[in-house]
Amino acid sequence: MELQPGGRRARTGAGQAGAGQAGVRQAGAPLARVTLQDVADQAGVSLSTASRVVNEGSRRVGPHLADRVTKAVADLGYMANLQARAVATGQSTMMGVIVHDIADPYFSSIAAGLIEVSHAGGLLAIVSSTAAGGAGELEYVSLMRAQRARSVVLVGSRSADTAATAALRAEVGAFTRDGGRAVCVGQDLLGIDTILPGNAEGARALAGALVALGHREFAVLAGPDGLVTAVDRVAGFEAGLAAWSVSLSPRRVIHGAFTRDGGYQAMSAILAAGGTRPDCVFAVNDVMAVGALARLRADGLAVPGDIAVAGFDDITTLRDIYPPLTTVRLPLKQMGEMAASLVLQEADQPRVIPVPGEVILRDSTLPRPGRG
Amino acid sequence: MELQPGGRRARTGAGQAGAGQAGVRQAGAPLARVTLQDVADQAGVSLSTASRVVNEGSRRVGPHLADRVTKAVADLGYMANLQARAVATGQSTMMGVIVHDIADPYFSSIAAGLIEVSHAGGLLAIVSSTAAGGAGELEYVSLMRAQRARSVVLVGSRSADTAATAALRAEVGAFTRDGGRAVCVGQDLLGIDTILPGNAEGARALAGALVALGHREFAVLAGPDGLVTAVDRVAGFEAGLAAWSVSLSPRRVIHGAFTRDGGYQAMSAILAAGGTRPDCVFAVNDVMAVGALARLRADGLAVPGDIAVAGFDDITTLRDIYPPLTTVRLPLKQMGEMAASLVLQEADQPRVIPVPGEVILRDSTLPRPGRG
DNA sequence: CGATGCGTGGAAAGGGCTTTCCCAGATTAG
DNA sequence: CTAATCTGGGAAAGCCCTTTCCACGCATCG
Repeated sequence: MELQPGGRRARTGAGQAGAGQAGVRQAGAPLARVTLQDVADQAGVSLSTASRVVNEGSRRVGPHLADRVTKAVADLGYMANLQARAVATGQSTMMGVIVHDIADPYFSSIAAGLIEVSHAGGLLAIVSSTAAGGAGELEYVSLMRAQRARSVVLVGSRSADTAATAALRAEVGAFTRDGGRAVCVGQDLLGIDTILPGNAEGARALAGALVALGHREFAVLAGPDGLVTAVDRVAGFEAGLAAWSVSLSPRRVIHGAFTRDGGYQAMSAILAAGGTRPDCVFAVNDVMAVGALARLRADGLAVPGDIAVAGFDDITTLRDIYPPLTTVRLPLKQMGEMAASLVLQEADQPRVIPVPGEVILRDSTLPRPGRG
Repeated sequence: MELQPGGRRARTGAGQAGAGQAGVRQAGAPLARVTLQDVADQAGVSLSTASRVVNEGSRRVGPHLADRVTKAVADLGYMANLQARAVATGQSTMMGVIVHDIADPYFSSIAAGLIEVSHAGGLLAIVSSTAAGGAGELEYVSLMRAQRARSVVLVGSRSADTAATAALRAEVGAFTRDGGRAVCVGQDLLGIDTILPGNAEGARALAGALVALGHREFAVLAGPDGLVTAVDRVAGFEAGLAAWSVSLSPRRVIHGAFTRDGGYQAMSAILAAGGTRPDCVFAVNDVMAVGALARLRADGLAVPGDIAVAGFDDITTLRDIYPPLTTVRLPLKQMGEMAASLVLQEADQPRVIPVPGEVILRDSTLPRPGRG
């Protein structure tokens, strides 16, 4: 059963069980890797003819020979070597998907949509998970270039570090110049097709809604300040408050990781800061909001009784938490699907597709009694 | 900037901007896809020498020529074609990861561990998401065989349908016979290396713990009856109850999808069944438990006051839900890491690595007053 | 000092496929 | 009835690499 490394191995000829068939197999019958040449030999036709039958459509082959080839393929359990095909045609069907953290529901939802549509479109998704903002994205784009992937999708916030973004942009440029398609789900900073979630607008609308509910003293769990998504959401929220003449002290904007623990710690910092407790806390994503809720519960504070909490994203898995979380819904899975569509359509020049967020008011921000 | 399809294109020779460098690029300078031959030409050495320099270690090359090649690589922005290399060497670095639903945190956690370790081991993960139990897994294994992937990891419950499992086993057999490594995270039904979560044992221990807390009238939200994982968890739970002489009516075992909605509906069915309401509901995974909690809340039933709820998996994102959910913890990310390790180590014969679950008691199953 | 050995370079033979080119036979047109 | 066009088949040239295999120059050695 061991693989013989080099050289030509003896064929076992006909009479092998077809692959994919359930059933008995003689142990100890070494099965060499079967190539198209083997199929051609077995069918008694030339390599070219065999190739034409396998790639139906390239040119017609007489039904007689075609049948012989088809049978040989089945008998031998032949399976085309896609790598070799890719080399020969210069075309691959791979689509690289680069996300910041596949275990984060934000990314896995987008990835799910992406995988589904791209697979339907005949592309094979390669999902890579890499920390945000680091050199990982650049490395992966470069790897995709080496793999001659047909396309690459960068999912997640761009970095606020302009040098890093420029380097990534250059690498992506090299990729597209080699004929690949590149799409980003995030911000339009790479000069490629972009799915642009309405982070600022959504946060702005949320701020308005919260003010309308009677909240006045806000705090923000702001996420990493190196990520444009976080920055945009905070800025949008501030703008929304300003539009209603509600002020937000910079001391009440606490940065932290885009994670549950990041939210927990930022919430701690706000509680520890002293002064009057805020009415309402805006966590720039749902996962951080969950951390904040945990922190508040640890202090015995009721939500929304003592303090209101809002998030962003409307993560599916968190739609049933208690108290139900006010948030801004992004159609994550659809965003992945849209990105895949962009990949599949060629376009002359970069398109930017905005995706609006929708404010979803739930119990975690019930109106402040006596005000709203 | 368009890709010229066939034929040999004129080289722009030296003086091109190195790829990967940030900075200016002349628009309209068409950059042909640069091959190793171009590098060799530019450096004035043979193809073989260039290859040897690029694959450092294969054989020594004099420093003088080596430097020339290195410079040519940089100047031209050369990037090896990994597909061609794979064809030439017969070795690829791809690892196929097949999960049931990447948007499900159970799978995305495992995938995260898998991706991390495999990338560190020099493998490129290809994540495919496909519905459980269907023909998707089989198709994907076959695709991985066509891609000449080095290994494939099947994550998720095996199907209870023995015919489907046999077919999959045959396809996996074809894959390993071609020299690939196959690993399963689930049940040991494919004759390959397996990470085996202690589903039955964990559920059994959980049952014991719940009985010890004073619960007596149980119901089970049982998951799909076509998946071995669900079946095992239910069977383990029943066995645990039996060990404590607590009976469970089959009418109280309701099947449903492994999703939030599946849990919600199964819970509905139990509430609608009439008769005495159960003390405690065991949902075979956390996601279903969340659905059950939502359903109970919709009826105004308090957890654990009116009814206790337990889940399985200890999904990270759900560790902060309220009330905190009693569950059986599986080290999901580690399971992914272990699977990747199995992939990386060759082994003579299939290994089966059991992973015990740990019962985590939280508030959702607080003791029944006056009994426990 | 001729016979070994080694270190280094290149030519060439793969690896498994697609696709161009060419050719013989079968149709059709004029 | 010949010329012009299809057809379907095969040989062979590519695709972009890696890895023999071979050749050459030079230091070693008895």
